[in-house]
Amino acid sequence: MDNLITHFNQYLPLNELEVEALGIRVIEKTIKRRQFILNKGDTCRHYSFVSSGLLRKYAIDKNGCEFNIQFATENQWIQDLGSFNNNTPSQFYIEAIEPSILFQLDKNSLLYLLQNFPKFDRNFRVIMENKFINLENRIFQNISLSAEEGYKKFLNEYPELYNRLPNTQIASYLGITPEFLSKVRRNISLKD
Amino acid sequence: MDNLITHFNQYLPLNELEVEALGIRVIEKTIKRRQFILNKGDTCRHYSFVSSGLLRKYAIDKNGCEFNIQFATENQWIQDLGSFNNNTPSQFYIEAIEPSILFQLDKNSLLYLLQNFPKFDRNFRVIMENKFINLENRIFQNISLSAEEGYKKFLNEYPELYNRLPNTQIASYLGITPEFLSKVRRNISLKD
DNA sequence: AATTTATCTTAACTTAGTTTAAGAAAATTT
DNA sequence: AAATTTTCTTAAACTAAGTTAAGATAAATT
Repeated sequence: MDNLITHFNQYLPLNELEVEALGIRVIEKTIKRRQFILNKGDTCRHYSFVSSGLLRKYAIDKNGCEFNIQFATENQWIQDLGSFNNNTPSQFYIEAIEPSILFQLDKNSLLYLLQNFPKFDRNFRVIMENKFINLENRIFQNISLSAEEGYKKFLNEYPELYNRLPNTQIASYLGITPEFLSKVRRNISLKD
Repeated sequence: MDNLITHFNQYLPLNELEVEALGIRVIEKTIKRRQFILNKGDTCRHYSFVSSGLLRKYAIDKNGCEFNIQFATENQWIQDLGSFNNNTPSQFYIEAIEPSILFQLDKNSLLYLLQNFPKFDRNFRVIMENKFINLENRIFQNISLSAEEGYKKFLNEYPELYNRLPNTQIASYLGITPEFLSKVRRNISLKD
């Protein structure tokens, strides 16, 4: 559970009491490649912190095409917050791309921590703010950049993901077809 | 300041102490149409709560095109969170589309409230979460929907904005040109 | 009320991205 | 190691969206 503690310590560091309260509530979960921790239609019951591995959250549009909303690697949180908060059926799937180890908090545990230790409110607020800032940048990039520019930016921003993801997953994150990404990549390589 | 109080009361209601602490720190600001409360390159110094009116946050890409990142109407917050939190130059502009009345909190005031009343951590956490959920949906729509579908969805989700915004602002939010939006609108009206 | 400025539409043309299909290369599973 | 499945590439035909330019409408300012 070390990297979860370290993660929180980046913000307002936890004291012993808080570490203990967290430790007895967190559940470690090992999942295999291709395993789903959330299916469309189900209610999201856990916050999941990725200790190791790689997952993706995606949705399927009315034509059956998948679109990646988020990748989560080491030390990142992944969940469907809307579904979790409102107990509503999720529109998303969350699937492991690599075998992964998660630390999960269910709703009761999270509420307990939030209600008894204000520091968790603080820390999750700041964590959320950072995720929000990233998403706003992504929106801007998405509406303003061409496919080629967006792909280059992705490689620049997430170089470690390039080796871990098939291009088809990157295409789905950018909102373009794999065939067109192939064309884009060919174009880029011709330029050099 | 009533609607700011009401806004917070939707989450964890404020007690008298908290209302007072908030009240003496909030600054009311009246701004005219076309007035900017944030310019690119400046550091964002305030959280702004829209009491009345309408503002937009936008960025300009390398070709000089504007892209709307957010509209904020009555009872919504608007700021550049990245710039505010990290004291870094903003990449965004925030401009009033209608004459507006804002309630602003500067950094010291906000920090005071957060440090002395944990409820503000809680409330801003939940406010942030809701904004995050909306943004994730917007990302999904943006990468999965055609311009026509996106425009219809926008009208459905924000019917009150339709009468208050020129189409060119909606186009900029959707990430399409005003000319193409015109074409889309004509297409829609021909179908009925 | 008159003037200026911003917005909306149309059309012809160009470009970016999609679709379909098929084969090659790589990675996973057996 | 062989078989299967997934991923990647290419190409031709197509469609969605952008560009440029110009005139029409509407809204804001003086």
